[in-house]
Amino acid sequence: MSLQYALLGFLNYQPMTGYELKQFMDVSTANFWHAKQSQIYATLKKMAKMGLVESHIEAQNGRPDRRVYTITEEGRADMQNWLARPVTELQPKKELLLLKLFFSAGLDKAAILTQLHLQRKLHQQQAEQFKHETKAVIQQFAANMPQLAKDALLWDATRRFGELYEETAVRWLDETIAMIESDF
Amino acid sequence: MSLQYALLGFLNYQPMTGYELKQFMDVSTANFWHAKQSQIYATLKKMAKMGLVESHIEAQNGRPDRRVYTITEEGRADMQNWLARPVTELQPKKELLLLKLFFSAGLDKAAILTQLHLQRKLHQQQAEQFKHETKAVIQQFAANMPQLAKDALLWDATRRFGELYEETAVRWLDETIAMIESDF
DNA sequence: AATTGATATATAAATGTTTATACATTCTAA
DNA sequence: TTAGAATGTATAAACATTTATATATCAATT
Repeated sequence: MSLQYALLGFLNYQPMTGYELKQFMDVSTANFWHAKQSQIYATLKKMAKMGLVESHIEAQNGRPDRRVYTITEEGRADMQNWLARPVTELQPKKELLLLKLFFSAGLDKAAILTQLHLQRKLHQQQAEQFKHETKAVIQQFAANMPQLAKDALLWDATRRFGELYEETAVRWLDETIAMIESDF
Repeated sequence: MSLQYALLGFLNYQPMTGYELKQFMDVSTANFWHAKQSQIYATLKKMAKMGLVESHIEAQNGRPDRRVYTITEEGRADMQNWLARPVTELQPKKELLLLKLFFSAGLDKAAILTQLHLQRKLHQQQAEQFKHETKAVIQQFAANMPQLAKDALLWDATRRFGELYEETAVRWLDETIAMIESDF
């Protein structure tokens, strides 16, 4: 279960609630690892049972209590162990658009092209976001917390993958649109 | 449930058993949509209940009976409907390597570089396979069944995405390795 | 004055997916 | 000649993930 390690990774920076973990994920790892709020709460509970995290309640004025999770020594050890274990195989991907395209020979040309143009727009937008907004967020983070300079280098590497991936998707869509227009 | 449409897509070409569907998937869609044998059998059963496919038993000499599935008119309609429905959102990805890298600031340089070099080798091999073996399989298919020429164009487009994706991964790994070597 | 969005936690049910296992036969390679 | 791979179908259990729902408060907006 990899979500466990995403959560341990964040809790290794500082203690947090499930709600905060979701927010951190949404602005950082979501492009390569995401989770729903409900899954985060359920996984934290399981991790507490395994002794990887501990939690305590913090009362708040007016608002509901917060359950703050802290990583344990056992949790840190488990995380280090996971980090050191190399990824020895390629991960299988799922790409809905490719699945649809694979079986689309019966559709008419115009319908396929509409699909591809829509996708191009989406990937183009995502590419821009990685290049500008996401990049700025990481740079600001690195400037404000110089003790996390090494971390910021790695965060930016994951951002850069996203940028290259989206550019590749756009390039492939341009190629495929041209192919459909001329040969299909 | 997208697996359903992968199965309908194949059954739209010809009636098949669950075993044969698995084999077809493994040599064609597996790079962007895969499934375990057990999941295929379970999904076929559910599809039969929904009236999208029908099955009949074929006795064999020596070997166990084959349960051959055939797509129904309802199944064809469902498939066409799905094909025509555009994919209006980007699909969230999961990339285990990026998750690990994101939290790897505590690891030593050498350990990270070993990880990245291993990944580079895997992606390089996969890129070669798309460029040569996979390409040859599709070309041979297209040559043998000219009535599927349009289909083969789309199959090759999905193969080409795989090729570009793997090349991008290799390029990103080279960049990241260089960055770690100089700045980390 | 009422609605929406943000803050905050959580469960239930359904769905999707993997891993392990069982059974039975035939062909091929060590 | 014996083990393993390929052919073939299928279920159980576990694990992962999504969707829907419930509750409660505060701040800002309409």
